Amino acid sequence: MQLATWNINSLTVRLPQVLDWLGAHPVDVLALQELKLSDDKFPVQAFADVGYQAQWHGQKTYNGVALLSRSAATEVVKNIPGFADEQARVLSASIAGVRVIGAYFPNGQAPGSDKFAYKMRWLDALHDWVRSEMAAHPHLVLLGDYNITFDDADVWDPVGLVGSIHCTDEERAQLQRLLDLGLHDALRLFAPAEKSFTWWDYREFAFRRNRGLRIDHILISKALAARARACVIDKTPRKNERPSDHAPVLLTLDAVP
DNA sequence: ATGCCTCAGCTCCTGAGA
Repeated sequence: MQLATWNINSLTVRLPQVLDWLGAHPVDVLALQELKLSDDKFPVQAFADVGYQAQWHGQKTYNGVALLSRSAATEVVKNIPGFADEQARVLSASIAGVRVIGAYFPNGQAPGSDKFAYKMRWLDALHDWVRSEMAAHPHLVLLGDYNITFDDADVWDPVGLVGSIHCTDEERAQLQRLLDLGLHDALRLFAPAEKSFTWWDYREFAFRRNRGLRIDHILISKALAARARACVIDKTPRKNERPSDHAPVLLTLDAVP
């Protein structure tokens, strides 16, 4: 079984690249973030034509998440129950025996800002939602654009970016709280190379210079960690002519019975 | 230079991203 996550920064612009990528990587589940389109514009038929069912939770202009899958998605939940939110950021479903939570974490803009405060409230709510979901579903994966680095190894310039957004102690403490629920950082189960990033700024040739951050993650429960066989970042789509600023992350698991 | 790209939309600029 393979699952992947990809922030595609506008599904309207990136749909051909997503279809191409699925052709080369016929994963069982692909979580998408930053659809940037309203629900009525979701290209459900284009995915059906290449063998994928879809669940989506979008809004005009900003945010928006989807789960593409080869098999049926059940128990679909949009956003975080009990957390009133105008922003479409979370989509959960059970697929092939795995509880999948796809999420587009808030950016936070800058420490001390209103958006940072919203990010912290949202992270509190997510934590409680994931905890309850883990109690009900031992085989659980939380994947998406976290907009948080685990530590300095995830940062191209940890000295220059110390304390900046995605790198603050407060954000990293929230990420640690998710791990403390019993989740495991799938990429680091497999000793990734140094400077393994998932996002690079569009400016200043950041990708070519590998000036990036690792902010897209796949966290898996203990039962799934025992079945994990590989986790990789696919930098290939970042080399496309009109790329997303994020690269997909891909997890391979032994099948869940 | 709180900019440098890219995207959406109240589109010839601004807000937001990270």
